[in-house]
Amino acid sequence: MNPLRYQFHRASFIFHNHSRSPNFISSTCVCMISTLSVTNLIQDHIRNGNINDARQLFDQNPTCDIVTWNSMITGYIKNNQMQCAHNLFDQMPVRDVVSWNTMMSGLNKTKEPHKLYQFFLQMIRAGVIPNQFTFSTVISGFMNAFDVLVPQLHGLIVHLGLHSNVFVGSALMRGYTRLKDNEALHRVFDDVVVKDVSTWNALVVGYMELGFTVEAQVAFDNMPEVNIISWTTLVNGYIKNRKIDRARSIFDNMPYKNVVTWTAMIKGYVQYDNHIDAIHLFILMLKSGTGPNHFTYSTLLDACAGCSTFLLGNQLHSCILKSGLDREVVVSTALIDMYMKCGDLEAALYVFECMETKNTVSWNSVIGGCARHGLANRALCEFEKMIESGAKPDGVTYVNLLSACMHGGLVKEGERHFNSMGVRYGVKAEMKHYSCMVDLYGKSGELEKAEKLVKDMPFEPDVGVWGALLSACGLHSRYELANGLENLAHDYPTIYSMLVKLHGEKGEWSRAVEMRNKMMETGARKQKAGSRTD
DNA sequence: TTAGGGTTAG
Repeated sequence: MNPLRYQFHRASFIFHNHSRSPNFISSTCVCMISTLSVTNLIQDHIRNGNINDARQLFDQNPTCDIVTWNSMITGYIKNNQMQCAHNLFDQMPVRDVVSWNTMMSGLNKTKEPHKLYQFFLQMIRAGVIPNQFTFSTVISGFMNAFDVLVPQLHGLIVHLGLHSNVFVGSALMRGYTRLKDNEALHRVFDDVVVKDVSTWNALVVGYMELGFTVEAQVAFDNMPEVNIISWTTLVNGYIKNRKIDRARSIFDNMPYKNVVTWTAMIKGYVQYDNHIDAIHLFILMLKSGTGPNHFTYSTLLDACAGCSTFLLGNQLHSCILKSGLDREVVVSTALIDMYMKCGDLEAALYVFECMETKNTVSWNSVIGGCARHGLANRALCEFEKMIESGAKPDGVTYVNLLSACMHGGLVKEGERHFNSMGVRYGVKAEMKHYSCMVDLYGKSGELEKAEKLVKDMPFEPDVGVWGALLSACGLHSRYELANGLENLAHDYPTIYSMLVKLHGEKGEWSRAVEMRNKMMETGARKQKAGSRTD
């Protein structure tokens, strides 16, 4: 701690523990007035975004009170300087509930649920009583990582009498939605005494997420007031529940629309592979005078990738460059994916090279694109560069990498990466990774290794894994192994289809017909052909 | 001095 600041706090301590003479009180009043004006000045600097000026004033005034300390921390958080906020928090001689809440709101903003959890525990251990601000921040920050704590926090909230707070209520409703607890969702809604539009929106979101579209619509119809977020929530809810026509009908009849609403509806079409309607709607959006943002462009590029419309994708690229939105990592990544899927590898790699900041998803797009274009060694090379850049690989990186090895017949490389993914990077091998490895072994003729891997898998293989093994049997005429898989076909009727093909290839027509009949008995149908299976 | 809703890429 700054020595001057330390001396002030020591003096302050002595003052509070001794009898106060009139002169001392009078000088303290002057001190308080000046502290107040310094606090106001510091807060003004923060409001105006002058964090350095605020800090300078703060350092020059060792008499700053806890409100000023908290304001400085808020300033750093608003300025995205979490480390500075943390340093100041550590230096505080005394911390109150606001100090803790402010730090936790910063950790919520930077999406660090584990650190947030540690802060919350430390705060409780320090004997600080959480308030309504604490719970609304903590519940929101725990989302996804510690959903299981929601009912426990709810208990604490009721104990402290904070359950009727409108912010706490909204946070709890979202927590219970995550936990798929419809009853608790409604109970919390009822507990909020003075509901606002956000409370009602949280109810509509909750019902929609849980699949109760009728209840969501009733809630929407009963809302005392609706805003554009309520409308967008409703449209989005119907999209998530696969009621795209209903969503469109509401969308068309909305009293007002903005870029978020348009993007949500466009995304709805893309989500269900209706790329043409998505593009038509985008044109209507432009005609309406609403300008696209980076969310819209990413969605549209996904539509272009979905139906391989290189021309439109290329035109969108020009618009993106004009708007300066190419600096958005999501937009650039969507561009890479679009070019890769439209067959222009060069353009994809060029966009990638131009990117100032790359994240795991961007690297995955390039590695996956190279793999799909048959450039196995390039994919492996990009992976090495990814590691050198400090980006952390995830499950998708390894699916792409193993798939590159599979296309290139690189068994040794595939084995090396498969064996090191958990140890080196903490990426747990999932079904899709086993599926890739079985495919890799299978296509390379190493059926024994493929079979052993399937037997040693830590979970039950799915139809993808069995399918990979079976197709390898066909490729390398290993009929005895394929026949051994027949007993699995009852659970995975697709296997019958593969066995029909296999026996047909071998000329065993009676067995082929037998498999076909069994397939018909199970009601299995041949999958409709298509370039996308997701 | 501290808190909450709708749209994005692999």
